[in-house]
Amino acid sequence: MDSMGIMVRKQTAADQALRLDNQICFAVYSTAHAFNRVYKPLLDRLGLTYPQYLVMLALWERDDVPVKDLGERLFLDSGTLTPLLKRLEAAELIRRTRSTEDERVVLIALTPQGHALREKAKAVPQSILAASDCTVGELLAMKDEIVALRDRLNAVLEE
Amino acid sequence: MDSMGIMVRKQTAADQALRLDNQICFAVYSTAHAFNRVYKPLLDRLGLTYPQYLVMLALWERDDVPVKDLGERLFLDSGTLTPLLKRLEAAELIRRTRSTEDERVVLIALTPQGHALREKAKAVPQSILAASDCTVGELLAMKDEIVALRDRLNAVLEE
DNA sequence: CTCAATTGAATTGTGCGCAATATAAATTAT
DNA sequence: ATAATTTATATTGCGCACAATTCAATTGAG
Repeated sequence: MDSMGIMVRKQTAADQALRLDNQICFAVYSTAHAFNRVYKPLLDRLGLTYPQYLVMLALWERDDVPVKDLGERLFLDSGTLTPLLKRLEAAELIRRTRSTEDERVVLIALTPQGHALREKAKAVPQSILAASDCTVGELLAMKDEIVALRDRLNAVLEE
Repeated sequence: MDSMGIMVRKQTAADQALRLDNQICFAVYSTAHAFNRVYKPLLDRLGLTYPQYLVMLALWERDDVPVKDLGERLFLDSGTLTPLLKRLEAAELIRRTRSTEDERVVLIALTPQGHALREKAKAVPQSILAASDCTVGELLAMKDEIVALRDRLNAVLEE
């Protein structure tokens, strides 16, 4: 009966690992969607989707950068960024220009409207903080843990 | 000069809030993508995408359930689930049948192949644990924090 | 200098994710 | 019993995400 007892415990451990509620990946996945839904009404007022908002955040920190640079900062590739950037260009928030030094490079620069939108965006983090119902300190601590996890996962992907 | 000094500090706080590196939402967003990329090669062997894997996890816990039930457990709506479930049906992992009691309801049940896939899936959480380079305890603690955050965000959405 | 290899962006195709709408079945209110 | 409302699923359309491919520009090896 001992061997059977052991088998039962082993099976239980494997079963537990496959439970949705025990998966940190599902926790992260479903939280990302929850954030997206909380952001939506706020970003609608800015005329941005959530990924577009991330691109704008990156550009407000540093613009006049190649698509590649943006992709590295956001962990996105050209297949995602090219059409997204074309939509931001159509909205006249950015300009896309070929670099003269290296014709392969497309430089992304903010337009005056793109810069101006930053003022309206300043209200957003405050609203999110309120929705999260956490202190800034708690959120920053969690953020650091999650980023550390992300970086370890990304490290595995680079072999 | 005092009023100016205060203004500068206020601006700095708002600027900090808009920095990509300070946004927990971006941490969660980019970690979700990192998970997706780590899962991809593992799930390719099972013939599943990551969202399909989540659906299978849910069904392995309890099947013969309405689409609605699945949607509530995964925080997804019919617009996402209907086509995804049709693909799982085409792969013969599930069956979709109208309930006889309530014709509006579509019940999702696992096929024998769908049940069988669970055995192959048991290796997955182990690989993810290794990639995350954390102890089980650390991951579970983080998971609980993230889930708590998700639930607070979702609570705001229900007013 | 030349040609192969590499690089940066764009394109194509598939699969989410969700808002908005549609439709049919069930519930309720009168 | 009939009409109005609600519920469960499906459909359409748009915008990511990403793998795979293409193409032009640049770099590098001989």
